[in-house]
Amino acid sequence: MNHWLLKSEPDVFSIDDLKKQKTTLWDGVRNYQARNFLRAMQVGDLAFFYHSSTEPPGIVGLCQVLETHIADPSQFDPRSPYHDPRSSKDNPRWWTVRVGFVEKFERMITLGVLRAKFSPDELLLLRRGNRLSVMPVAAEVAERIIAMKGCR
DNA sequence: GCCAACGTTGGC
DNA sequence: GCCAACGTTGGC
Repeated sequence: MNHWLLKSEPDVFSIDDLKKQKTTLWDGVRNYQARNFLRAMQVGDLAFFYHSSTEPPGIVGLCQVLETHIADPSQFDPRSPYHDPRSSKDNPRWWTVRVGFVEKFERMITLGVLRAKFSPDELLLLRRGNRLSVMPVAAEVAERIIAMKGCR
């Protein structure tokens, strides 16, 4: 099983929204590196849910990959902000997954705490200038993060 | 709101 | 294929 980290602005879609909806299609990713990670996901993989552009930002919970290799429907929708005229149904450019809610952590693990506990080499999120919205998390690092939930 | 860092676009 | 210009992300 692989571990991942998914960024979302809570104003747009939050862990509470996912909890309410139970599952969601992780659509709208329009970055090739992020797309490649989405394509590498397997059913059962766990993903940390990260709130970005908040004060503070941080990991707020866990979700799980339920379904993989879904052609992102928003690329075909001319009214969607994610519409991509270069995509066709025969030859989709953007792929995604469906994720399900697993848990919301009692306390957010803030970016500051993550910086204190991990090095940028261990955790891609901490790399300078990192803007990826989908990224892998090494198994050992993921275990340590999970062990931190609920800790002060 | 600012701005550094990065990705993408498009002219050449 | 290069690279300047532009748009976006996201922490602060």
